[in-house]
Amino acid sequence: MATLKEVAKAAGVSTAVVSRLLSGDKTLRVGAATRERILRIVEALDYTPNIAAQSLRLARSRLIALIVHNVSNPVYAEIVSGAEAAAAARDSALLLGEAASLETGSNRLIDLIGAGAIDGLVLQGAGAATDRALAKAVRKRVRTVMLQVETDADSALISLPDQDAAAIATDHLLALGHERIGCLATAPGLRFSLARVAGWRSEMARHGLEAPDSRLVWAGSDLALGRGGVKRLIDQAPEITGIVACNAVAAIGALAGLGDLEIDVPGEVSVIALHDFPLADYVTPALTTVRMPLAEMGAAAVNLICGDADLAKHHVTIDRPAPRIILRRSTARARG
Amino acid sequence: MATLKEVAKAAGVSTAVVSRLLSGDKTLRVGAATRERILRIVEALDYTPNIAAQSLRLARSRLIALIVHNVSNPVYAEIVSGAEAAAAARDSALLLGEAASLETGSNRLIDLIGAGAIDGLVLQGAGAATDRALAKAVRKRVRTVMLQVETDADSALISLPDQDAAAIATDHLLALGHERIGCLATAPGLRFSLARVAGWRSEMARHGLEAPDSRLVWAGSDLALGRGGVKRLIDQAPEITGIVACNAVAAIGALAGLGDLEIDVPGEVSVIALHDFPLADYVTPALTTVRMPLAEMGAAAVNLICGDADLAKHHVTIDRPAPRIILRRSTARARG
DNA sequence: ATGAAAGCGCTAACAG
DNA sequence: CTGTTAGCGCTTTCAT
Repeated sequence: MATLKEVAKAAGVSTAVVSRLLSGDKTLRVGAATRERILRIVEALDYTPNIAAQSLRLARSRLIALIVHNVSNPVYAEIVSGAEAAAAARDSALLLGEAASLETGSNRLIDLIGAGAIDGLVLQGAGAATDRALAKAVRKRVRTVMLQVETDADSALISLPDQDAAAIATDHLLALGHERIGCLATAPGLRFSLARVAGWRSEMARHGLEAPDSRLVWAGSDLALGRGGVKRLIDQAPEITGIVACNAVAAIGALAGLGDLEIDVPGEVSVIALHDFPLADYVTPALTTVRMPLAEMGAAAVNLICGDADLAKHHVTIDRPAPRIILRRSTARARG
Repeated sequence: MATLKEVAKAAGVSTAVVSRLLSGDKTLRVGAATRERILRIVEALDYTPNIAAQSLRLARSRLIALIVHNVSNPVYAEIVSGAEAAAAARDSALLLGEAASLETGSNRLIDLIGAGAIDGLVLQGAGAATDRALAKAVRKRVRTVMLQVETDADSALISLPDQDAAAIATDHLLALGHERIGCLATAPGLRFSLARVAGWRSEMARHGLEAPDSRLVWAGSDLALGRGGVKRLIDQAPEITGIVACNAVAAIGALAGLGDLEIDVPGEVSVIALHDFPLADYVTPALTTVRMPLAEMGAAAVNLICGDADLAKHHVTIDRPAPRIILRRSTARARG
């Protein structure tokens, strides 16, 4: 592996010239012949700067860490995808961590964070791994942005238009003539969960309709929780004819749960969900959703880190593109 | 950010002692009092070694890069998940790259590879980004392992028991009394695609049945290709009563394609697919699959890199756990 | 039982 | 126009 020194020697110049030439230093004045020669040698020796030395010197690594709950969840995968693309566009690389594997013992990624070896950290909120990473990051003043769940730290918070999206979903059901609408919520206590429920509640209220607690169930964001949750919901509120599901993966679980109960969708109950992903079009009935800018959220997080905005108390909502309904088959006009 | 030097000064010892103490050097003999004092200071100053300096010195980074086509594909997501977990267990961190974002121009991840700044590289085969990464890796002698598709480089190849799995799938259909069985294959020309088709062919042959080219369609690994592919297949071979789909995502597309054609599954045609993921249980009809060790493949790749086996011409097949049928509703006994 | 010092490869300030 | 030099923070050998 060729070093700067070797290149310099071979070209008969000093390392400084080569370094500045290669990094495109404007103030460097070098003869065309010398420049040519150096470049040729760089090529011939297949020289590439040593990254460790470079980041040691520059005190930055162009490495960004992203910690998510679980890549296999299609909703989270889309966030990862957006973040990765943005990182690439910003000429940074993405370190990926999944919550589960970070919980235990020593971990290189957590160490990197703790050592301030990364330029920024993006955390999908809530969870022990997250907290641990966050604690380390805060101590080392690593630029951190939280997705969807705030903390008391100096980190930025990026959220989705949760309340709007839930209102849009509710409104869709309302427009179809439904009046008794339940809400299958995500995990209790989290900012985005509350916002979505608030969207449902306020839209119901705006139409002078009830949104009692009996028509609300806190579930989660996976298939099993959706399946179980919807059964509790139907049990508590058998009168409902429409459901706003706060997470599309859970909604697919809910479709199955309703199937278990022999309730026809959308014949007896309409279901609309927040978030969208390709497979939502391939379940039966195809799931009507409200698409939210997930990839954009991942990208925005990375861009925020790469920018130089002060992250403390910085709170952005990603509203472009705006949430929009993807009309499919799981919602229908209310009967009678 | 505290440095070694600061810790050493505060403890009134040299940096060497602190360094060796912290890295658990067995040959170091320190007085218990000194040791205590140093440790306390490390704690108080919240010292963590500078990673860049460390990797500069040690010439290794405990960073492993993984390049996949697309994290949003649930099959690939599972590979990523397995790799991430293994990396964490090996105290390494995972750099994730998606093919699409690596195609264009300069890219940090590709640079890191080209600079030999990572300890290893795992590549999901076939694609321009892959080739570029590979070329760089080869030049810098980065330990590389290919997933599913071989190259002529000095990299290891990890594959799945593709042929077996396809044979198991075919056999399942055969056992249900199907005799005219088609194959919806993945992208043409790739090792694993060929192996799966070979599994179908050989199992048919073993039972003295035909597997003509008219009953084979090369499609791909996503929803749209599966949907389109199955229509071509039915068009070419309307007589088939069973389909071995070489990829479960494509198979879900195929289910939709068969729906478009108003062909009942499994009433008229049974479908069994290779690979499994949670949502396969939630489509209609729930997809019968042959599960393959995807996460294990990702993990094996990372473990291979972390180990010290010679990777040249190293070819392993991940056969634990062995492929096994997940029986659901998309396959049924042949009529008559 | 502990310290001094040489580098790892690079960049940037300064000096010609 | 180009070279010298002083570190960045760490590990490790060799002295003491």
